[in-house]
Amino acid sequence: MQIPQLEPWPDTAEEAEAVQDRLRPRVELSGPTSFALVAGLDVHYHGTGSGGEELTAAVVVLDAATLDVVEQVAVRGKAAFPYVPGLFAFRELPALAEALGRLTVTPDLLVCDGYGLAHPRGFGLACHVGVLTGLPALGVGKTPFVGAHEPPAPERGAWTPIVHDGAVVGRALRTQRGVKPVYVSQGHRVSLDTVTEQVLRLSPRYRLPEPVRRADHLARHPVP
DNA sequence: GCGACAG
DNA sequence: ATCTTGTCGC
Repeated sequence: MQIPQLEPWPDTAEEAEAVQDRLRPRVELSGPTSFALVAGLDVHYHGTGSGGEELTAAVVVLDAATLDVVEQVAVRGKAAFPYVPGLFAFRELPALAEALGRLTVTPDLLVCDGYGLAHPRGFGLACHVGVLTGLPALGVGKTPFVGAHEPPAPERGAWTPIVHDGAVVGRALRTQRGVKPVYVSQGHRVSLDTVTEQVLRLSPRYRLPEPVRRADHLARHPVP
């Protein structure tokens, strides 16, 4: 698929935050409610410990109806920014963009490993990827980040709102009975209800949605 | 002011 | 994210 040119990459936290603030108004909070092709995005780090620079970015496209793999791409690269909570996207975006660019099909929804609107400046990785590609995107986090929430009921499908600065920015969603919830939020061109519905539908068996699990596996075990 | 802080 | 064994459960 075709992806827009990445702008000059920020060198400092101040520049990165300015980019987020400038792109933030481009986020759209409504859009399609069904999707034929769904892509999972993930990055695996390998190299120098906590200062690890080497990474592998993976994108796996699934048929949303059957959850069969349609196409997968893995690319090696380097982290493009130091790890700073809230500026996470600047680490992996270049590598993810290159992987997306090598796809021969265009996904209808991007499922990102991280947050979207539930972010200190309301512009997490899922928003950033969505705005850059113009595609609907959502974020799935494994641990709480910003905001407050109550634990959802133990049954699959139960959820509670995540409230930050007086606004609902996401949901803690139970994808499997008795298993820790995941934290979902809008990225781009999707409603929060659609985000919830899609993540639940894409997680028939495990805690994390199938596209993200597939991408995680590919990033860890690329086929040379 | 201090601590906490997606991956 | 990663460093790491065994253990419990399906």
